[in-house]
This record gives sequence, C-alpha cells and structure tokens, in this order.
Amino acid sequence: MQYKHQEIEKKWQEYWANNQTFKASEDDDKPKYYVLDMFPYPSGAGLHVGHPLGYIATDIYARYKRHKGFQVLHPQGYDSFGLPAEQYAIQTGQHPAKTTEENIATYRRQLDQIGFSFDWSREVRTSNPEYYKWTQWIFIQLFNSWYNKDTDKAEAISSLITKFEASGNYEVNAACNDGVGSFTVEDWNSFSDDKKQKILLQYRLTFLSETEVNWCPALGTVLANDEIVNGVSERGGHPVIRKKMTQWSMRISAYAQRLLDGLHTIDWPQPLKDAQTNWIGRSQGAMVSFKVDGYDDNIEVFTTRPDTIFGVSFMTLAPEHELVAKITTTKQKAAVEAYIDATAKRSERDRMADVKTISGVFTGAYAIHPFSGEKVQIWIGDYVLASYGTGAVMAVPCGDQRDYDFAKHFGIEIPNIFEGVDISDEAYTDKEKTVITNSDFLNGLSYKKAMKTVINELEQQGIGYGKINYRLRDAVFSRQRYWGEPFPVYYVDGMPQMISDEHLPIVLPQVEKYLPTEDGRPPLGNAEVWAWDTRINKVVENIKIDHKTVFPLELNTMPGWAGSSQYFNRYMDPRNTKEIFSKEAIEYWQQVDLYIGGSEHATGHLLYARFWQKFMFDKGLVPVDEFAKKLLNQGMILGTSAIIHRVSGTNQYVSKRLKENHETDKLRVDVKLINSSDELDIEALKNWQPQFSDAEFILEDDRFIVGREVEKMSKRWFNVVNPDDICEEYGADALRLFEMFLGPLEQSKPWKTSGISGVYSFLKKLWKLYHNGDIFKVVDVAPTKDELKTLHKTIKKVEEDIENFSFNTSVSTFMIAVNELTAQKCCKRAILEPLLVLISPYAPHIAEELWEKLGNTSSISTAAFPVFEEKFLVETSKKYPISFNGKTRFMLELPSDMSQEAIEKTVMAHEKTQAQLQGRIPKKVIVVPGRIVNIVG
RNA sequence: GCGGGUGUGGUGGAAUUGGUAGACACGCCAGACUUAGGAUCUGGUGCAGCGAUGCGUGGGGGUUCGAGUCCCUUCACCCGCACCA
Repeated sequence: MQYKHQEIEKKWQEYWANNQTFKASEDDDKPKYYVLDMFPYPSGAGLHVGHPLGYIATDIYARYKRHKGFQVLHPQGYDSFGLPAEQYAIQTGQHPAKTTEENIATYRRQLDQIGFSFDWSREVRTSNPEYYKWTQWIFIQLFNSWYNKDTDKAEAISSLITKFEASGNYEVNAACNDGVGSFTVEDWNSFSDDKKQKILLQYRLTFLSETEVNWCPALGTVLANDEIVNGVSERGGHPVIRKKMTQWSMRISAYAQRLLDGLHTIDWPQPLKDAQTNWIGRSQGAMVSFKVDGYDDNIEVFTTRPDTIFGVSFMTLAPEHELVAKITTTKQKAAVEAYIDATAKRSERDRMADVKTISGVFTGAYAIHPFSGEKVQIWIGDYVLASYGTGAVMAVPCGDQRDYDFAKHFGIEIPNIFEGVDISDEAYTDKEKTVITNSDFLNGLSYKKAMKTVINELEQQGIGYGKINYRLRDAVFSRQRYWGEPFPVYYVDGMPQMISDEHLPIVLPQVEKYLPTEDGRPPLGNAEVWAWDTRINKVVENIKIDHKTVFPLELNTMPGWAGSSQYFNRYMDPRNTKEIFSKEAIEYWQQVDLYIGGSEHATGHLLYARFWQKFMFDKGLVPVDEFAKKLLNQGMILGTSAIIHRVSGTNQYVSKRLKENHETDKLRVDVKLINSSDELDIEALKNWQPQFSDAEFILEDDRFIVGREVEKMSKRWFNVVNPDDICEEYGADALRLFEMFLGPLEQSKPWKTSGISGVYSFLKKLWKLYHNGDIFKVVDVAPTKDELKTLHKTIKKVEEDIENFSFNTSVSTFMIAVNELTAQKCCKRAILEPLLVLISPYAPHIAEELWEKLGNTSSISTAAFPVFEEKFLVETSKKYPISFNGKTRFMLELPSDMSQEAIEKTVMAHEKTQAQLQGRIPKKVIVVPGRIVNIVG
C-alpha cells in the first residue's frame, strides 16, 4: 500500500475541523500553556514558504505540550487594517474590507493545508468592529488616566482632579507635557472648564499635541521616513516638508523605566532586549541652564558629561530651536535663515545618516558660562535634533568627537581640561581614566567625583540639577488614513470628547474616495455621515452639525500597532461582548508562554504591546505586567534567485559559463522556470514576459544554465516558493519536516526545494515500516533489546530537542530511528506505536493515519508522550578511541566497567599501540573512563 | 559612527561539561532492477596523494595530554538604528 499524502492529509484536516480537535477551554484541571505566533498581515500575495516557518515551530511545540498533558491555547487571526489594502482601494476603488476579506480567505486556505492545530473558533481580525470596539475602549481608558510618578503607576484622571482641588499642582509628581505651569487651588478653581480640560489634556496618557511630520503636499499625506528618498517622496518624487500637525500621542515615555526594568524578568533573546534598551536610551547626567548674553532667556541643555563643563567653548542649537530667531544678530540673520531653510528640506533620517558633512552657522549671539562667566558662541547645526532632549547642546570639543570635529571645522577654540592628555588629533572620551584640570573647583577630580561635585554645585546655585534622560519619545498615534480604527472622539469647540463605552464601537464610515480631501483633511473628511449626535448617541449626517448637540468626529484613524497591542489578551476570550475579556479567562491563561516571530518587531510592536500591558496591569485588568514570558525570533528564509545574463544592449542571453566572453547585464527571472540542475526552460521564459518572446539564447552543451544568488525571499526578486505547490507534490508533512530540517530556527537560511526529496523519502520509509506490500504488518510481539534501545534514545533526544527548540536535529533523529528500525526489520507495536507519538508534532497527518490503522479510535493529538527509560540504554562495553598525541589512530572495544588502571594496561599491551610507538616510551597516558585514551610521547 | 549576529566539505547543517570533526540530508560517482526514470535499492564521497601519510572548523597567536568549543588578536559578510549630546 502506497503512501498517498494528498488523501491522508485531506482526510485528517477535515477530521480536525469537524471534531474541533484543537479547541481550547478554560474549565479543566490541566496546567495551561499559551503558544502564540506574531499576528500576520494578510497581504494580497499570499504565503510563501518563509512565512510558515515560525508557525510550524509553534505548532510542533503546541502539539508537544498537548501530548505532555497541557491545556494548550494556540490561536490565530489577522492584523487586517493596513496600508496595502488602502493603496489598492485608492487604485481600484474597491473597498478595503472586500479585498481584505479575499486575502484572508487565501491565507486561511493556505494555513489549513499545512495542518496547523490552531483553535480557529477564537480567530480575531483587527478590522472587525467587534474587535476594534475594544481597541477604542482601551484608548478611552488611556485618555482617562494619568501617570503618578509617586505611586509609579497609571491612575484615574479623577484622582488628579482631586489633587488639583486640594492643593493645585504643587504636590503633583506626574509624567506630563513640558511647560505645564504651576497653579494653586485658587487658580484651579478660578479656571474655566475649557482651561481645566486643556490642563488635564497635558497629563492624560493619550493626548493631543503638535508633532512634526513629513508632509507631502502633492500627495496630501504624511510619509514615513522610509517612504522618503533624497528628500522627495518615493512614490512620484514630490517634495516633502517638515510640518507641525496636531495629533494624538501616547505617553509611552512615562513607562520608560518600567519598560527597561521589565526586560530583566522576561526570557527574550538578548539582541532584542539590547535593541529595546538602546531605543529607550536611558542616560544619566544633568540639566544646565546657560544665560543668553543681553537677553533674559536661558538655554537649557542636557548633558551626560557635566564634569566637563569647563571645557565648553561653544553651544549648538537645533535650527528649529525657539530662541534662534530671537537671538540671531542682524549681521548673521541672512546666513542663519538660509541654513534653517536648507535644514527644513532635509528629513530627519537624512540629517542623521550624514555623519561626514559638518555644517552649521554662527548666530552672532553669546551665552554666559554658568561658572566661569565667560562668553561662549552660540551656533546652530543640524546634527542637533529638536526632538531629542532640549534641542540644544553644550559643546565640549576636547571631550566629544563630534563637538571636536565641529570646532576644528569652524576654527573654534578647543580648551583642554584633561590632565596629561594630548588632544591635538582627537577628543578624549575615556571616562574611567579622566582626571579633570583647568576647571576651577573640579581640578584633580575623577569623572565620578567631578560628576557628583558639579551636580551638587549646580543645584546649590539653582542653575541646574541632576537628571535621568530617556531618548524614548512619546508615540504619535494619529494616522491620516482610511483603513484603520476610528477614534471614539468628537470635538466641542476644539476640545476632544470621549464617546461613552456603551456606544462603542464607532464604526468606520463609508467614503467615496480613499484619498485625503482636496483641502488636505484625512480621508475620513470625505465621509458624509460622520458627526456625533449627543442626544441620541449615534453617528449622524455631517449636515446636522450645529456645534450644540451634534459635533464633528475625529478624522484621523489609529496606527497599525493599535490593534496588535492587545490581541494576545483578547484571544483568551474573543467573543465576549460585555468585557474586553472575562476575569476567569485572564486568570486562567495569564500571559503568553511562548511567542515566536520576526526580530523586525523589536522596537515597534513589542515595545508598544509591553507598554499597553503595563497600563492594563496598573488598571487591574491583567494579572501580570509582561504579556509574553518567553520569546523567540525565527530567522529569515532566503530565496535562491535565478539570474540570466543578457548581452548588453541586445535581446540576446548567454548561458552562465559562457558569459565571460561578453559584456552582460544581470536579470532576475522567475525561479519556477528553472529545474533542479539550474537549467532554464526557454519556452516557458518566452511566455513569461513579452520582452523574452523574440529573445535569442546562446547555449552551452545544448542547455541554458542560469546563475543562482541567495537573497531575501521576495516577490520582487521572483524567487518566492509557494507552499501550495510543495503541499501538492510532497505534502504538508514533508513541508513541515523540511522547513525544520533546514537548520536552527533562529538562523536565516536559504531555501532549495530540491532538498525536500530527503524528508519525502523519509516519510515513505516510515510508511513502509508499518506495511509489507499492501498489508499492514504491525504485530504484538515483544521487542528486542536493540529495538527498545533505538526507541528510547529517540525519545530522549527528541524530548531534549523540543525543549531546546532545536527542531532541525530531531528530524535527523527520526531519520536515524527509521533507518535503524528498518535494518532491524522491526514491526512490533510496542516500538512503532510510541514512535508515532514522537513524530506526530512534526508530521501530524501521517501519524494520525498510522495511529488509526493501529486500531486507535481517538486522535493521536491526545495521546501521552512516551516516557524515556534509562535502563534500555545501558551499555556493557564502550568503543574507546585510542589516540597518540591527540590524534586518534584506532578504536578498541572495552567493558564499560573496566577500571582506569586496567584500561591503561590493556591498551599499552595492545599490538597496535606497540606498532604506533615503535619502541618509544610514552611520557604520559591519559585515560578518561567512558571517553578516550590519549598516549603522549 | 553605534548596536547585534554569522563564519565548519560542492550545498543545508551536526558535534552534551574541552574528548573519534563532518551525524542526518542534498548533490555527485559507481552498480543493481527496469522499455524508461526526476521511481526504488546497494556501495562510495572533507582536501592532497598510487600509497604510507600529511593537511583540515575565516586568518594569526595562546592555554591544554587534547580546542570547532576557552583566552587574545585580526579579517570578511549579514541585519538593525532615532548622530542621543
């Protein structure tokens, strides 16, 4: 009887669906385990073989945990809001909901055919109103909260109002906007409601603020840094300018320290933790205030090296700094303005990428050194960013290379304040060896002592203070897009008002066009029914807006990361219409135990999700403040692109080894046109794209050979391999085994379909082990010692491998086991039945089929994992490698229990030893019982 | 510039506390069975050499009886980044 993967796989996929085999529940006594994949975006291109890599790994782990007696939650869903669907809608006029629906159907079909053990009854989609209702709900919770630094947690905004009513804001220690002035109780009570709301807005965890964005007037939209190339938009090449816009922001900076501290409590990859640590960027230093000569204004700077304050020889402001216009002298005005204009045209990324060019302009103004009283020049330079710190730097050229280069370039003085150090070539940045000199009261001090002393002095004199700074910025939460979550917000006299929880969800309105409006409002500005009626609490036509009872709704939508910041909790109770999730569900599932996905999410999704989780923890909604206990990054699967060589300037193509005779250009062609010997199907190529229909080909040995190059698997390089084709030809079990067999999960590795025949023939050998021709041949006969040994060493190895996420080595282990059992002609149930359970997480369909043939009536997924027993592996003898000066010369089999002395005696007496020594007397004989013998000399 | 990662046969990769380098596969070579083979089976396959043997885990140095593994140094490639004051 033949192994027919198509029949078997279809049969069991239907069985699992019909029996809801993998449905998770909360109501039993088993320990729980929650395995999650990072949320997929259902793109129109469907899956390629790189996508399921992580899903296969989690599926193996989930199935293994079920065998180990756990109640496993292994859900899947779609991060279905996003830009590609919107772009497609702009081009074709089709509603993004429709194309998203179609894409999801494709994804689902592809996922199903790989045999994943997902609990599909819990599927969520971020673009579904029943789901985004809760995204909106969390937004409202954030709006109604402030961060109390004294209790170090988020609290209800009502507690802040209580404090204001008791003692103004003097006693309040909050994370809030810069520049919130002080006020007393009397002040507070005298404020208008409107003013009170404005003040409160500066404390809320989500708040409106002016943010600089990359605005493209021609496209009428805001662009991300990577959508801008050389200062113009990637699409269309239109100019882009920096523009201030009022947008919603999230006060993630309030959580900076807790986000850092939490990293020590979670089992995540160190590189990922490093990325987050750098992103949060904690630095310890001081705020120092410099007076501007001739003005009442001060320039505030943050510095990590206040110990070098006597080395300051100039200051640099960001060109956008608010004081620039005021303090620039008439003489310098033209130069400064020209520089500011030039800077405005550069994107932030441009400014940062360009390390080589040193540019800046003197403002003509001077600051007063707070200690020495000397005048220092004030410059502007685009290497200082307005968005970081105070947008101003005290420049210490002798201690900072960038300041040093700037000073050298513009001929500014470089005073040396380090003892015994030569700074004629470069700045001196070694903190540990620093001894300060030429610095008044800091002379002779080390870095550490000088830091303490100077901060003390700054605080004494009231011109500065010690401060911990984070580079983490508050996250902009508004997008000028259509296909995202609408905000549950309407505006009364320009002040945002939240819609009450009970009226959620606020459903995305219909629009005629998905582009921004002609006057530059976001796409929702096109909606005709997008106003809030406060009498009936419903969305009504815009024409009813009277600013008395009917008000305009927010036109922005939420960003992509909104929906993915809470989905892992929603999976615990996805159909709940009353709460985001029930207390029982969250108490049972707690948090994700294993989360697998790509490392590209390190500082986006994974940081925002941790932030929301901590907020929800503060609100008492979740029992733990980290959502994922363990996380793994799967590596990328690389494609093997096919390269053909075109003779330059012609439509003639030359086979790989003949290309040296010509001047050629490289062209990528679809890998589907190439066979396993790198030979091109010329006829197929001619039909592939019209440009090849009349092409000529120069062959070698009657064949056309292509070059191969390994690079990222992507539709754009025509090197994608579709899992549908693999499942059709080799089956899902072969695909699953092969993806794991490629190499360690976390490494990136090239895909070569030709290798799949190895795992496919393994499956056929496995099948044959249970069959003799057409007869199923498994019998109930006691197994031999050798058979038991094979089984138990396999159990041991596979269990260790799964626990260590070393899935590639367990595939080899299965191959070895099947090879050995085939050689032993094993057909004993006591061996072949447990073997199936070992294999079933990896190749579940064939395992189910053979399991059923063995007479079992329930799914193998519920079978217990076989228990390893050491006794079957006990050896009576050991083959020792006998080495001379570290090089193995021959093997010698000796009893396992032989003593060290006896081993030495036996080995030395052996004729081969004598032959190796040729009469020499060894200096030393090393015997490691159970391991090795090494004869030295 | 900063941060992180990876270097082992023709290819993907294996190697537990330092203890037989190259498991398991792909590919290749030879053979068997076949009308045929992109099926199946058997054997071989790190490199050089007829061989004895020598050389081999990016390069150089070190520790050790013994190093892919530990230490120092150096090179190459890949990924991420918000010049972070």
